[in-house]
Amino acid sequence: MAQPRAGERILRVARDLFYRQGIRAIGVDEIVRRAGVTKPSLYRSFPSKDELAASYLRQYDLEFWARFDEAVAAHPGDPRAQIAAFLTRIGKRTQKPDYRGCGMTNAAVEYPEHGHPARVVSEANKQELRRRLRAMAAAMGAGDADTLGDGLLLLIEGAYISGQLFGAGGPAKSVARNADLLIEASLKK
Amino acid sequence: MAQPRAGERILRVARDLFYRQGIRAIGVDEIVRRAGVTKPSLYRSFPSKDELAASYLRQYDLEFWARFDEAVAAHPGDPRAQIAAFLTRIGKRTQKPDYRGCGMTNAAVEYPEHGHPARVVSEANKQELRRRLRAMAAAMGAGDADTLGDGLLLLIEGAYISGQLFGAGGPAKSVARNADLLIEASLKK
DNA sequence: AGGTATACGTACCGATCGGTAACATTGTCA
DNA sequence: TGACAATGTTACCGATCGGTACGTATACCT
Repeated sequence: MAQPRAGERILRVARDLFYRQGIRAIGVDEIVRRAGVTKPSLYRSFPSKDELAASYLRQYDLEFWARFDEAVAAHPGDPRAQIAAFLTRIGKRTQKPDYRGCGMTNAAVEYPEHGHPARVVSEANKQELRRRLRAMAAAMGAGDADTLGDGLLLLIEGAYISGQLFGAGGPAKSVARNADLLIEASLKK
Repeated sequence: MAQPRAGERILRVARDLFYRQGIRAIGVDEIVRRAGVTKPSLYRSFPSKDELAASYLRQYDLEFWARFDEAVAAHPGDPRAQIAAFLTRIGKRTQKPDYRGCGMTNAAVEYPEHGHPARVVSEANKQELRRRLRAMAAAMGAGDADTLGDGLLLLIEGAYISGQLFGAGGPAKSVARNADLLIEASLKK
């Protein structure tokens, strides 16, 4: 095969379709059709559609932390600037025309059932994000670091959702500004 | 019929199933089965499943504003206390074991397609919520009322999502506290 | 060249999807 | 009683769902 391996093509196409239209909205037939492969190829690389969705999210997880760590690395030792950099970027992304929020968050909404493969990946990602935000809040010297960390998480999740609800010009564009105000207020006390 | 009208029973069951498990996850067969009616009855009361979903959300919209206005009415002329009351209640609800967030928000995530009947209702609700939050922020005398109103919306949406992602003990329980900090910071300048 | 393992395609499975046609039954009210 | 509207019943539609049995082609190694 000159083409990349079937499994990789499938994951690439699935990632795109799942993110843009939702996991439940996309059938395996459409995935294999757009990937130019056949269904048995999908089921040789992935044990089920649910596991394919989980694989999509695991890849999403990697890319998410790459973006996060990029913002962190840009401002060594300055957690407040790290947060600002990360949120500024999120704020910009939410203003793009076909922004669809966070694949992790969306998957958790689509699969409320506890223990679903996709949801497991999503929950783990969010738990880790919460942990890191709280740690950064503590590093900033916040009086109540856990509350500030959680507040930042709420703003971030709100930006993900509002971004896809309101489109360009929506409330998500102010996420960095609001986060900064919240940080300022939390450091003062 | 001794029972309430078929259409009402269907809507009641659909509302429960759609909210808890998601709209795409529930088939019309399950709705009519749980409602103790038959499929033709559903399609005599509702032109399609999508319209049934929209009806569910229109009812949700009514109940949402009832809760909102209740918090408003409890503190006449004091928008800051109104917000606090509303958010305190949201924060409590998110800590309940099988909390599933906001039906409006979830529907918008499930149906990204622009113009879908369910999404239309959801978007209208969120636009109005944004309008009112900004108005309340202005009434508080915030320097940048639109930014504060949007910040409150981000916190609220974040609470809806985090509530169903993290369950009890999650970040959503701090939504009222963080909103108050944000308001405080926004009034100072 | 031949063997072998791996990858792929054709064709199909039963179940469920949203939705409907045709007709029987019921309660209400004139 | 008779007409009407609402609900019930049964059976069905084509399309799509996730998933698989089974035969074929290709690449590599000896």
